[in-house]
Amino acid sequence: MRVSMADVAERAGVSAQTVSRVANGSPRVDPATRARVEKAMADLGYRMHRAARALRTGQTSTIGLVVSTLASVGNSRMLQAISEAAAARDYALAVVTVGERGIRDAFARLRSQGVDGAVVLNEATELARDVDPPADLHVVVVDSPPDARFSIVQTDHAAGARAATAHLLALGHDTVHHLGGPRGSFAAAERERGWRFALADAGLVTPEPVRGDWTSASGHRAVSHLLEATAIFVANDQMALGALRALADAGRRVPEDVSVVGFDDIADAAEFRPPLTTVRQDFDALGRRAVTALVGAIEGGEPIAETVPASVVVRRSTAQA
Amino acid sequence: MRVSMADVAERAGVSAQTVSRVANGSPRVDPATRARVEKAMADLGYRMHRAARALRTGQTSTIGLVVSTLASVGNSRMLQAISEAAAARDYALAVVTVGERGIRDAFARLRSQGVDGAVVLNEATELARDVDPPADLHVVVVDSPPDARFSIVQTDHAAGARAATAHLLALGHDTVHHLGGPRGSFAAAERERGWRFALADAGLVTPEPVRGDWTSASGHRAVSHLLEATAIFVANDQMALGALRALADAGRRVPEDVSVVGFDDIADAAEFRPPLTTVRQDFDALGRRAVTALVGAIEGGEPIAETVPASVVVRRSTAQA
DNA sequence: CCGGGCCGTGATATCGTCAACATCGAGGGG
DNA sequence: CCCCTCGATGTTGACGATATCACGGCCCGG
Repeated sequence: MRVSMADVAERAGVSAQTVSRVANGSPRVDPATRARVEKAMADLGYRMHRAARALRTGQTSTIGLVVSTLASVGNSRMLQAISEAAAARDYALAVVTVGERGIRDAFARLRSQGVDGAVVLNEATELARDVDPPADLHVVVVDSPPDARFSIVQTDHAAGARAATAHLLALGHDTVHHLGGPRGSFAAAERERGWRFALADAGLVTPEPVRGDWTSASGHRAVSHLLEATAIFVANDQMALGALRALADAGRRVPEDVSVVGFDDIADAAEFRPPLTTVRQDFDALGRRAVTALVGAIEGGEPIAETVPASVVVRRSTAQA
Repeated sequence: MRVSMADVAERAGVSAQTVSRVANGSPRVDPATRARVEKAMADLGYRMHRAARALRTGQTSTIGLVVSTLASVGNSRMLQAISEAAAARDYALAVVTVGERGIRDAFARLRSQGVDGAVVLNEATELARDVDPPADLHVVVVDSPPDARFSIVQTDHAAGARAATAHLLALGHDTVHHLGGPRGSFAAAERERGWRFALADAGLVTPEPVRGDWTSASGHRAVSHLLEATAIFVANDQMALGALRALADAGRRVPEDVSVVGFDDIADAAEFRPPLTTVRQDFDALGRRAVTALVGAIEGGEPIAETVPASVVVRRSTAQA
């Protein structure tokens, strides 16, 4: 039924070990033998049995993805990018969601699946604080405070936020208010930091930020505290969507009365009313680099930290004060 | 280093086979022995080596997910639901995206990973037409025309679309135009069918539908052909977002001049301007049922077909004609 | 002309688990 | 009181791949 190396070996008139060497691209094989084996593999439709190899080598050629939620567009896009990058390197991708049992349990599940390493897409800074990633598991965390135990790949949230705020100030606004993400989120903290930085640069006092939970509904609610603002930097596009509606309901015109900037540049942002000026994150690059870093670590490299730039995309939600 | 059944067996003073029996819930184990083994497992932090089990049994306890894109909110939410349902049944989840190499290649990759079955989330009806799912792989397809080779789980798109259209007609509109999804999509075809059905019910001629590709940008573009309409049923919420902006730009007020209904009820739909009346799909139920059907098939059941209802959620984008 | 090293290849043992069969003891019926 | 049955447990081998060592032949330097 299933074709094993022994079957291929028999047909090619060699030993199973030689088939193994061909399958793994060992240089110590005579070209003629290699050709014969490759033909036999093709004839029989041989495919490696990953479980057998995993048992013997202890390596599964599988990377895990720990993700807290896929409700955010960013995580979904990263998942897709990671999946493609992993496939390109012939790694399988196992996805686990962080459920009620917490991130420890998620790691335990990945461990029992025998993944060689894991990418963590987790909103909370929980990992760095509470969880010792298993020492024998290579980990890459996306958007995390510095930590020597694992590699880090992140968007330059602070620089993006700073540029967004500077853009608003350059339009002549007296100050810029902030509708931030939830406490405990690294990305939210960084974006807030960038905003504060830009205001400090301009010698302005920072108004008290208002916080949401990344959802459009929370963005809507938060606006009740921001009705005096003429410029708002919102920490993500979905909250900006809710904010735009709330502002419209309150009779504030965007961009005539208030300018709004978001963060992420999700695909729909260009179709908001008005089309949203926002900060673009390169989710694809982030995902690809996470996989590169992880595979590097698995194959013996050192943990690294990488930052991907973010840039302001100007649309029609911002105007002169 | 790694804890095997033999280690647990030694500590509990039994044979490895007995540990195996405990781990697999065999009834032929003395309760006292079972307790001793369980304690030993806990003490040592034993976790099964899935690769070894897979090698022996030929089953990986892994299900695959074939997904064309995660750009659509629906697919992302289903992925999350599927991941949780799989974890609850102690199945691992391997995700592959359908890349440039097509769905055949995606199946080949899953096959080499040795998954026991796969859930297919594929926009196109390609699968049914072109691809013979490997006979030894159990498959559940979400939103597919009937096919005896695999199980099918689907939203009742037609009924949802019909209800949405009926809702608009009940408001006194003379007819309802349709901004549909792309050709080749089963869901799009079903939604269009439901819309036609409702118009036929009312004895109306069906206007020519306009098509987009599910993106908000395509929804925006399509509206140029719909400026005369007073009621539009849009095949998904993201296209509705683009349509709302295009209508506003054209000076058409929603809902005073035009009523708009979407499909999906994505989280942001309630924050569109105006909040969108739409048809709610229960993505979580869909994902859970897909896993249930797949596990059933793996464990020896017959292919099934299930339909999940969809219901109209009335918000503020629809009004009396 | 001989010894050592290298190249291509083969033989063997092993990873952790579980199916199949073997064993052992207790209890019940005749 | 013996034998049979059955329940609980142990023993053995195999799944498919590969690490490791072993082997025979060739080339080269001395």
